[in-house]
Amino acid sequence: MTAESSRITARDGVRADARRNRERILVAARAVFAEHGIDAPMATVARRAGVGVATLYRHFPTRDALVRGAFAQQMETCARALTEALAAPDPWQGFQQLVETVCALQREERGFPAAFVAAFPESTSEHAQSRQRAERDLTTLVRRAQASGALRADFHPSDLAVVLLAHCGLVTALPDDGAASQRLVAYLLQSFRTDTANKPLPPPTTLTLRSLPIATDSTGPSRCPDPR
Amino acid sequence: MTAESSRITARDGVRADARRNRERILVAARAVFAEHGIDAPMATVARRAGVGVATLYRHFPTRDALVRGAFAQQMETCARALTEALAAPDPWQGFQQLVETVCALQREERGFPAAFVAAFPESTSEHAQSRQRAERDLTTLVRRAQASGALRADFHPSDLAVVLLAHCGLVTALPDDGAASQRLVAYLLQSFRTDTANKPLPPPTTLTLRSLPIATDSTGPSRCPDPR
DNA sequence: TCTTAAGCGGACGCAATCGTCCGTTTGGGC
DNA sequence: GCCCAAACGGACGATTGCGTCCGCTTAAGA
Repeated sequence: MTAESSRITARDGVRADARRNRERILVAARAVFAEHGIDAPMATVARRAGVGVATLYRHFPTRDALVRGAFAQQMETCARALTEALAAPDPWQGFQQLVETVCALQREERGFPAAFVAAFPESTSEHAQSRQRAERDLTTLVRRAQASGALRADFHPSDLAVVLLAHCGLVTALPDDGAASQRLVAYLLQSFRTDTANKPLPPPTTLTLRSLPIATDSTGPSRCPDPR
Repeated sequence: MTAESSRITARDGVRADARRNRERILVAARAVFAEHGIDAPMATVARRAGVGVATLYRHFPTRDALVRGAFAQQMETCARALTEALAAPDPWQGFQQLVETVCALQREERGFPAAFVAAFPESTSEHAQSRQRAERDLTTLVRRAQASGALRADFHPSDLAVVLLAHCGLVTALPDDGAASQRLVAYLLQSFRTDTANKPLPPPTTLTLRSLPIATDSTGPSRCPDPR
């Protein structure tokens, strides 16, 4: 989105320590969000970053701003993936790549899924238009894949949201090695194709129904009593 | 599970008002959990039930106990669905029915999905064995469906957990009319069949990517500022 | 009706998190 | 090296949720 976020060089009228702290905070936020979910206390992020709470709040006035800042890079990766998908020679390949890339991102960067879901309703001025563009591109991608005959005709662009949200839920619920996630993606992609040739799936989860490390709240791997 | 919960008759050594309050609390809990997620304050449940907090805690010492109590009926329905699925004449039909029943339950009883996920790791004495039995039955169901030739051979019983958790995530993220949920279930069921005849799907979600009423936390439909 | 113990409810103490205020430190221009 | 505005950090008051304690109420048996 905004290209400035990668300008870590110098002259932008911001003092060096401020810029340094901002980066530290973002790194810390990603780590903490991954460990305890995006509802983790702001103070925890601050401590992890080695800064005071006031500094944290100065850079990111709300938790929302922090979350958005922390995962801006991932969001950008998603946008890039979409562009690349549209550029792919084979429409189906592009479609598949997009789904797999975004899902891989969701499963690798813990905390991102929650942020991803939480970010949906946001209708900020700038983001609104980029979202609109994304939506248009997605529709194009779908139509192209359908025209090529590989994607079933009754697939609806909104189904992509369904897939992404369901996948979010899955990886949020069980932060395992990703076997379950890959399994789900493979199943879904197969059902989207017109010629479902029952291609081989990634190996199933080894987990039994009991032995799932799941917590009540958002992302945290377990009810840990605050490791302060 | 425990059959006593449905014994609302009389003689069980419990005073009438106590029994009445217990029921009121359960009703209130389901309502509140549906509205604000299972992390809603205990006091809110108490107020809704028209009882004091102490009474709430007396009946359900922990939030976990309350959640379990509130959705015991739904859990039982799940168990019954499994039994019925095994009794179905056509193995595939049974398999399909099970998935659809459980998913329908998840989408209809708001708050239940979160409870469902949260309940997984629990290894209580009594529940442990009933879970084990459920697991065995599920495996049987899968094997039978595979033997009949309708269910793909590489389907693994753990895939059922994958489906259920993903579906939980979806309905939790967007508490809409259920179109998305039905869509997902249909896609998945199709990819599980050996002869994927591209049968018609339920209609797609009408939602666009922006316009999703999603909150950061568990189940609540929106960031509502406490309607106390 | 009387008795009594089970049941009730709200006030209270405790803990966690939020977000701000304000005195102190420091980067970087001169 | 000096200066000052920008940046920092921690203490603090406010808010919210938890779970218990204790005096009052009431169901139900005699």
